[in-house]
Amino acid sequence: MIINKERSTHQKKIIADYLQSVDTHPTAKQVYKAVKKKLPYISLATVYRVLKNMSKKGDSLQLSYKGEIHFDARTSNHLHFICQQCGKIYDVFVSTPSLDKLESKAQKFGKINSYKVNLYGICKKCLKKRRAH
Amino acid sequence: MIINKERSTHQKKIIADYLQSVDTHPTAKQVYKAVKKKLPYISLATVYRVLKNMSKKGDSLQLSYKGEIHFDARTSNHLHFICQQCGKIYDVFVSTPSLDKLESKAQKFGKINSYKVNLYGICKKCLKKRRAH
DNA sequence: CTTGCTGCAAAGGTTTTGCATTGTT
DNA sequence: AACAATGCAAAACCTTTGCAGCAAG
Repeated sequence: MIINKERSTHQKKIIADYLQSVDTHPTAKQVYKAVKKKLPYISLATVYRVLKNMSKKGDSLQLSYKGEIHFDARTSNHLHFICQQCGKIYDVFVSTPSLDKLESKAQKFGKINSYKVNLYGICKKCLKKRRAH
Repeated sequence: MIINKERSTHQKKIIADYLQSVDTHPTAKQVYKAVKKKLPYISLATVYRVLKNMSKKGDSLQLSYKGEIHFDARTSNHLHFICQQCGKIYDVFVSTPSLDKLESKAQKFGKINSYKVNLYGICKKCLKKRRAH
């Protein structure tokens, strides 16, 4: 039996901290850009590897929009509001007792592990821009 | 003022027909493969262009999973069950009166156009395979 | 020391785009 | 005849991977 011991590195720490600090959900490239301010020599490959590992361990969620993967370090079940104009993804915290009913109804398809609710629209910032125009 | 008149082509028709006929949600590549049986000389670029146009017009939805875009020609609000093993996406039609409440709660973020509920798990087929193994 | 992790560059995959040609209208 | 749509190939993306060197334990 082989046991891989994970090592704590500067890069991992800064990426995790960054994900915790933001309330939108950046793509790997956005994380890369942000983290580079603190670690100028970090590589994009490392960002991808760290994010992937976080997802595997359950420390982060991957959510997809328009073919790009976004990362979300909050693992509790919550909703997302996705702006169709600027692409930003916001967290929405509301209680969802009714969703448990959905789960039971959809069980005929297989075993359900989790669910995700996305709301699509135009965020306030983009609405303002439109009005200004 | 320039008005672009859309033309109806063989390619568009066959792609639309195909999307209507399936109940999972294929990627562009999968559409390409299927449509090629009827139109052997169609190009992948055309498939991408047609699918993109359909989305723009609202005739189709784009949903993303693991960095790939899947297409769904049903525009009514319904749920998706996504198999985390084989990647197939199934439609789930259940009434969701409770979701309307969510919409109103999330309106502080902006104007909401639509919502999407995804259930993640393992589909029956894959469950069977696992048991057999 | 050992070996997991990183940076770099190259490779792999999906999606988009430029352009000559085709086919609707 | 106009010009939107196509096919082809190249380009532009995003993401993964191989490998030598670095650094955490």
